[in-house]
Amino acid sequence: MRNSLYAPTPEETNLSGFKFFKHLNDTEIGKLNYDKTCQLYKKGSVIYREGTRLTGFYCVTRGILKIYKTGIDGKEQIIRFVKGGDIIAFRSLLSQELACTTAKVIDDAVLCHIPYPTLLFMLQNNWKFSHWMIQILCRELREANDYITDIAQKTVRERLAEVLLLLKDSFDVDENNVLQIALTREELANMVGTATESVIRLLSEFKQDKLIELKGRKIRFLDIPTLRRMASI
Amino acid sequence: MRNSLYAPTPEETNLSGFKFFKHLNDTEIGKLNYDKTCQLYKKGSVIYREGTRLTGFYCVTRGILKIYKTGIDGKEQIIRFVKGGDIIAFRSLLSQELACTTAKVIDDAVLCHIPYPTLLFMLQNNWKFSHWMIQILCRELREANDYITDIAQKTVRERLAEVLLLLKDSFDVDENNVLQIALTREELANMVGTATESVIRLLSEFKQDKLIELKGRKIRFLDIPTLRRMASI
DNA sequence: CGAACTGTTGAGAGGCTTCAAGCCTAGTGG
DNA sequence: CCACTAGGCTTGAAGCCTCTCAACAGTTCG
Repeated sequence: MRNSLYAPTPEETNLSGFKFFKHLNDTEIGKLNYDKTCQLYKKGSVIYREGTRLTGFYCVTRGILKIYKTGIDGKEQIIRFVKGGDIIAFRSLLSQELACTTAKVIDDAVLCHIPYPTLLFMLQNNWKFSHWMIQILCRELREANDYITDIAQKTVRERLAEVLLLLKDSFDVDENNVLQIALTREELANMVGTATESVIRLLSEFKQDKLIELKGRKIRFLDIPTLRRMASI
Repeated sequence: MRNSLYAPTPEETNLSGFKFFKHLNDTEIGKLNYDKTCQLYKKGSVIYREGTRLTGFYCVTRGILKIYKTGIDGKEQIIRFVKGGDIIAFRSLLSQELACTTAKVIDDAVLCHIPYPTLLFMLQNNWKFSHWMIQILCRELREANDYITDIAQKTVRERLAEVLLLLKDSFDVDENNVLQIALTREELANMVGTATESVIRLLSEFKQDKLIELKGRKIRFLDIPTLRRMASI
């Protein structure tokens, strides 16, 4: 279900704002722009699928995607959500393994594809970029390790509280403290690693305890300190 | 409880067998040997502790260590076990963060400390090494992601079966199929992310089901296919 | 030998999952 | 414009898995 609609406007495909590229010089940025291919993808589109070979990585300039693995009997485990400014697929690309996750659009998105050779060229010729890449990988590795400890030791309640706060940090809230990403209960469950019904029950508990307010998929934070304590972070 | 006993013999501190250094030339290996500091550490020694700043990374030439994080109320979550030929501490070092894990010796070990500047020098001047580093990090990141899916979706029984097989792959078995690493029940539990009692009960179940044989801390594999099926891998 | 640690077993409690049924909401087609 | 349908959401009940607590046996080591 790959859905390309139109070639996005230049403003939508500007890569200069990406922290990821902060160590590239003008020539290199030029090459990047020359080699990139940008497209708009509608909600539901799959950018790449678990088990396939990648030809490059993607810069997300707009929209929201979920990155997930398919576990036992097809249950999806969401690894993370990505938004404009994020980079995806470089991990499997660099280790030259098959993709170990699937990336699916959940809010119409614009993505720029950068071919593998271009990335390799930058890494090989720009030590600062290469060093930056290493640092990014190391940081992600720490986050993954942190998450392992969390998920192994915390209860579902604690993990849900943590996930809500994590989403708040990544996607921010509006002036009324309403979380700026709308997920289904199932997606929340797949992130926490639990059953949909459990998420529903816990969310209503949080609501009764005046920690959050619910209106459909909109979540409004009422008492962040208590949530933070509950998540034990 | 840092325990240095004696300067180990040259054979014990030979780094040329490390896959990690396979892309270094003779000059670079020479520098490595010049800059390294090797020591023997007794069981129980802590190489580095969570939250401290690292001055370099370590090559393990002999022995076994556990790498763990301290979670809620002091419960340790074992991230992995390392043995001769493995490298530790480079993740936090490269991201220039404080150590996020603790490394403790569980079988007398010889470790060589390589200062940070030496690593940085190699990375900066040897693209092949730097690229190799990136690939290692990417692979570890995939493993971490895999583990997250596992731990989030599998039951304790499945995870224990998986951990046993994982240990078998890392530490091998002798001619009688006896696992060549002896862990306490608590360490197994801290790896699986469960209570010690649960591990004990499940191990006896495995024993009753003729999947393994137990003699103290020695574990002998009897039926690996069934274990594998049980771990759903 | 005693202390400290490790391993084992039982009982009870509680968290979480699963199954089942029904409600709500949004989108579709007549 | 409205009924209909599908998918998401909610709630209840039952039961299992796992944890915790507690008591005790076995082991190791000074």
